[in-house]
Amino acid sequence: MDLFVSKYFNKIDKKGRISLPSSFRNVLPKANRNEIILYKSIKSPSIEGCGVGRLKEIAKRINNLDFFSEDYDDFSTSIFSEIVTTNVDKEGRFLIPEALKLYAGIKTEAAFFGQGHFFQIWEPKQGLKNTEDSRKRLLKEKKSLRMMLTQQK
Amino acid sequence: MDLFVSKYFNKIDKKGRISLPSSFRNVLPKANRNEIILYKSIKSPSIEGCGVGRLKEIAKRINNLDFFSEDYDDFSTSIFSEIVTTNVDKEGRFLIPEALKLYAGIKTEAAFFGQGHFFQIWEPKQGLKNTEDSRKRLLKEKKSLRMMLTQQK
DNA sequence: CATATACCCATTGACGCCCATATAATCCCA
DNA sequence: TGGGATTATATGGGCGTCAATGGGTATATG
Repeated sequence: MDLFVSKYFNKIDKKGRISLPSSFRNVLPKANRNEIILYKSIKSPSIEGCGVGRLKEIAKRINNLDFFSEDYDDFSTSIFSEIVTTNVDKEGRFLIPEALKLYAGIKTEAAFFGQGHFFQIWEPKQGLKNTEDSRKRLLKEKKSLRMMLTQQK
Repeated sequence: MDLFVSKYFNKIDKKGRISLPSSFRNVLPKANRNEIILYKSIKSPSIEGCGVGRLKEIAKRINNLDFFSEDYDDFSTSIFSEIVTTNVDKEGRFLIPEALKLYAGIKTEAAFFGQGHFFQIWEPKQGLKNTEDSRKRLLKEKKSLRMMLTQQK
């Protein structure tokens, strides 16, 4: 499986370390399995994360913008300066930077939610509430959900 | 990681030295890891910096502008004639030339902002404000920022 | 000779690496 | 197929190393 799926609830220890779920670690390319990138989610009080390979793709896209335009700086600043890289130790743990923990309201525990090509880290209660809420929104349009689930390739 | 990412706030000591963030040092080619180039940003009151290898890339970009346009001369002059090279000492510190500190309003502390293939140095408060401003501009077009982050190859 | 800058050494706190344990999952063989 | 044994995962903690910062002194350069 090369996608981030399922959800996990892990603890932050005294040193601030938290385990990246084992199944998530296996999604990371064997080459850079000891480094992930984190950034504030744009649309929710959560942290998003993924392997460094994804960052390189983003870099390429930005590089294709007109270098002398204002957009270039806006994207470059909002993305590169907001992204942090963190090292995953041999036990599979990493540090969530203080600023990001603050943004997501995370203290002693965090919830990991697989999102396919990336994952989200939430304060557990907020994360669960968010899952409920988004499911409710989907059910309001039952039809579209049913279609999504039953549609054959 | 071979990109300048994240942001750092470091102090300038009595001798005028400031640490180039360790993660930035690692982006510099192992060969010329003790030398960086600095120049005034054209678009903001900040200093831009990168490894010496990046010079070629800058030249290329300027070359892509229309040679007979005013822009060409302006960019060419503004950038090339303003570039200074600085040495990074064994502890990873360097001196920001007086003229550049003045241009950016930097006094006792400076903020480093990763920008992918280069980085910016700001007076901390102005730098933070700039980040906010550019994020606001982008959020007006939520779709574009989201696309940049989530688009699949 | 005077000022600026490079080199060397020191300090402090944060982080990485290593080792340890408990619980859970998997295996393997009788 | 059952049950003990092996492996993996999440978690805890010691300790050495590195990064950021401070300062003394040699050296260069005008």
